[in-house]
Amino acid sequence: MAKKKIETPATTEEKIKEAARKVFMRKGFSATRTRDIAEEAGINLALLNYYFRSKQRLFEEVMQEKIQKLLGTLVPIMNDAELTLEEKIEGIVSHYIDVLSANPDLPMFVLNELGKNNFSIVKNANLDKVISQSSFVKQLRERRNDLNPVHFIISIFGMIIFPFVARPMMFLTGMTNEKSFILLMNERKALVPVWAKAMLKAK
Amino acid sequence: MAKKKIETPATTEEKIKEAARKVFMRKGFSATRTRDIAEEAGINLALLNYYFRSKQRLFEEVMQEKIQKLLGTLVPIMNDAELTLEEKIEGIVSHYIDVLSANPDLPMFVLNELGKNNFSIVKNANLDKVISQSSFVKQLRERRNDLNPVHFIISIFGMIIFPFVARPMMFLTGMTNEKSFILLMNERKALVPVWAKAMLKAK
DNA sequence: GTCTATAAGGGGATAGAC
DNA sequence: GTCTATCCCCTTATAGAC
Repeated sequence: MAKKKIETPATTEEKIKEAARKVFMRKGFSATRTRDIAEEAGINLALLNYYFRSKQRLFEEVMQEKIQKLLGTLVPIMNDAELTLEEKIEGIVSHYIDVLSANPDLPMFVLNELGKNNFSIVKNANLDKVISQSSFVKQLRERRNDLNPVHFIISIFGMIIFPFVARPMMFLTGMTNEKSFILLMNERKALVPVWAKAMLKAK
Repeated sequence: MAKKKIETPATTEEKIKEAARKVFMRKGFSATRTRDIAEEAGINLALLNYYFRSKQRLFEEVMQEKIQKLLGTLVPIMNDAELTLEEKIEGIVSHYIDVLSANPDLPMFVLNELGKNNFSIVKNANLDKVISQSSFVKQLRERRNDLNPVHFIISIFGMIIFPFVARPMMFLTGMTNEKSFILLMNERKALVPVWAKAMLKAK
């Protein structure tokens, strides 16, 4: 039975990066001190600069990974020629709820930092063209040529991602807690596709 | 013909606060330097501490306002006894899209900072109880007793708020630009209620 | 109330020993 | 490769003149 991650290869470099992922994700770039990362990694501050030259460079490596994790898996599903529109929707919803449940802070982190600095990775990916030429959007246009696909896409992703962005607020207000949040997100795997299909038919 | 804001009463205190709103909203608490605020306000750094004691206190005043702006107008609409469920949905959508269009950074700012620190204003508001006892939720339960209202509420707000949270990313990817974003949001005032109604009927 | 000057400390980065 | 000690700039906050 194969495991996804070996026990702890944990080179020093990887220990620092892992600590950086944790601290940056929780506090964001500005509020993070390199000293926090060093402590979390159980190493000395100097080593951080030895391996990564600067806070900025370390951050960019982490950020790149996280952008990839958030956006990189989208296009393959949208272009899977085997799947109907409904199946793609189910796939996207299910996949993203799984990914985000395992990384609840991911969307807040990426979307927030993306708003503060320009990351060329995103700009150069030409996501707009890739998406608008995707099989998903073609199927969507065939089904509803009166509907701007952007509206539909934003709405589906709003239903998927927004709960995670609003999660701290939901905890604070008592609308939910850690345990029931997980249950809610699991329920949404079935619910959101049902609603998406209803939206496709609505005039 | 009455104007909403008088030209510029602009006491020094208000100039500082206005500058603080601007800078904090754009950069967040940690990345904001009091020097930035002082410069933006056209005053000296010392005056900031004279009027507000510390960066933290100034931030809390701004934050309180912003939380109020984002959450404070919700409950009145949800409890308006005159309105049907459908009318409430239309009212919420239309109201929030107007507010957020005038303050596009508001949701990212509030949700992000809320995740970093605990603001007692939010905790003490008992939003969960107020909402769950609202006329809106009662009507929702009557219509669909098989549906957890939280799912519906998250989804509607996802469709309303998520575009604003994802706005920087949408600009970066070229999915939209400042001008077409405004048009999109206006279209959504009609579209989201239509979809919400379809969701209410979907089984 | 508003300014200039400065104290006090935080935080990123490096020198240099081991 | 890893550590300790330190540099030095940046930032918040205050003292004190006007």
